[in-house]
Amino acid sequence: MTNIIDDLTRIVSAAFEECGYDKCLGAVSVSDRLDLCQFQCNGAFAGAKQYRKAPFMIAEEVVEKISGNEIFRTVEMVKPGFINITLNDEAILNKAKEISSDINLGIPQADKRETIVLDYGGANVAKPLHIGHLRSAIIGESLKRIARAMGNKVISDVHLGDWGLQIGLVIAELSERNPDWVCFSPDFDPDKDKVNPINVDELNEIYPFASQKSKSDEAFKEKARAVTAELQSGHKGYIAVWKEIMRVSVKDLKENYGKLYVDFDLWYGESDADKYVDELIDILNKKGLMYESDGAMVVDVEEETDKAAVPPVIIKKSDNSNIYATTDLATIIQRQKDYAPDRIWYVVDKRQGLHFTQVFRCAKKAGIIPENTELAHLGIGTMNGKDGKPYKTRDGGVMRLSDLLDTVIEAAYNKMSDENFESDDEKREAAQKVAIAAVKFGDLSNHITKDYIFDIDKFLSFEGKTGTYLIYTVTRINSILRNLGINEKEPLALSGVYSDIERELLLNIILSGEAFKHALAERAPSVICDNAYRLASLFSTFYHDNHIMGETDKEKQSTWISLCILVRKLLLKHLDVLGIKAVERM
RNA sequence: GCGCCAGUAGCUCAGCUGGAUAGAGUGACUGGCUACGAACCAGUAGGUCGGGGGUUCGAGUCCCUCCUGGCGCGCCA
Repeated sequence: MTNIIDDLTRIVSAAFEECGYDKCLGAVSVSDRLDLCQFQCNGAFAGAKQYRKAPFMIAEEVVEKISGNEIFRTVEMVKPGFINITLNDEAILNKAKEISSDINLGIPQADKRETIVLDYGGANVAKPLHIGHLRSAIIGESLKRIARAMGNKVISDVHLGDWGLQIGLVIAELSERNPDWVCFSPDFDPDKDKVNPINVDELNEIYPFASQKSKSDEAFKEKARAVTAELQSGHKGYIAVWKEIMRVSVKDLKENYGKLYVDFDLWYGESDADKYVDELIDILNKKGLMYESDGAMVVDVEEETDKAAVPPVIIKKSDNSNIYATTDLATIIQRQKDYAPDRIWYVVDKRQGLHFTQVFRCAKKAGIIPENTELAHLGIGTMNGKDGKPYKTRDGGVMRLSDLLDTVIEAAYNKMSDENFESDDEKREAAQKVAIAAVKFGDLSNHITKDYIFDIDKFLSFEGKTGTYLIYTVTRINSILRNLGINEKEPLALSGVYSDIERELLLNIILSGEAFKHALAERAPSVICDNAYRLASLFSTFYHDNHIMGETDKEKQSTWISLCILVRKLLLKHLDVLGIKAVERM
């Protein structure tokens, strides 16, 4: 199906053309003066410059051409040259009906199905998820769902940090704590010897400890570097303990991501790209791009238009071990071979911008990815505390993601009353979903690139523009449908528009597809959040003003019920792409 | 030092390629539960859009400049 903005743009563009003007002037947008009209076209202003004619004259000509169209209630020129359009109710209702019977609920589908690789894990092995991981996880998950909802093929990859210095730090520390472990013995044999099991809690504690230690203990830092280099060159004992770390850590990570309804198609890590490193080096050498500098092997990526110096990418460190640029480049080779994607998106902290600039340039220069494949770093902002600095717990540490979730779940549980539920299990489950909704919406409603203030009290209040509000709106609709014994599969009967608020609500419904379009183009889940909130908010007003169950006019009542069903479906769709689950009651 | 990003209501933030009266949430104040769920709804107050220039019929939006803050700038990720 077509969306209303496109329909209107087509009509107005044709009119511009008929009048002898550039049809591109006919772009129609939602009115920003809803008191005057529903839609507007400002093309006459641009046309005025182009054709040296007063804008109101152009607008008048265009209005003349389209005013006969029966879908308009009014089309008028307003000085100095606005074209104001208002649809008649029938046209709005027809569009709403189309949406209700469309399998995609009016969400525009891509003309060309694209393959997008989405890299949004950023989790490190041996490092528990903390609230710093929250953003990339849920933003990436949402972008994945938005792109899929619009008909694209998306492959998500957690891309674990499992091959760099951080893992060397962990192994080095383990070897100091457990020198007697068989895997640290020189005659370790992976076929015969069994690795000592590692406990997940110890693992989660050991990385911060080792990381801290390396800052003050130069010898230890050296050791960690050496371990990293040896691991990467295939040291049997280190590989064995690394595998054990991976096993324990990945299980823990899957559980934690699962709590957020975040899942990945691929659980690859930097280590999986290792087998492409030789190929990478080979290509770089053949093209003569790589040279030695201060003991490291580097590739220049400067461009003439650079305003500031862009340092070369380091491919091999001076100890011959790999750095994250190496694995990122090798991963691009891997992704190109496996999927030949149209786009690769990295949902990663924006502070890594320079790194990605270097990697992307190097990838294009080396030709490991086609020129027209988009490589984009969707840099995300930092979560700050109320003091404007990166969020810390009261004791100065980082807050574990699971602790945050538990706190919010507990608060949600306490807020709900028992009589709404059939069992405590149901209540527990609902509390979980409400909490996730609160946390996710709280994050996703912010612009992805912006730093934002993390305020736990805001999550716990469950009031205002929140995920809770959206779910709550759904439960109110559920309640009506339940009380009336309505099967939501019943065909909709939208017979008329009985109040202004319904008209506004219907307009928002038929414009929701635009929000999806915008959200994907801007890679901005916050656009979906805004639209969902507006939808819920308009429904709440409608709900408050009209008593659906008590309505005696049957035609009116069934229209309202249909509206409830449609809003519910659409809200659920919005929630779905945000990665939020609704509940039957709360 | 160089570069990037930001500065909009008390607070947290929207504002699409420049367009008609700059919007939400929250906080403050006021009103609304003997009607479908008040985690809600309605209303009031609150803004020289960091300062100053400029381009334009028109600037929160574009250009210049200054101020303030954040971040980045070769062997961490």
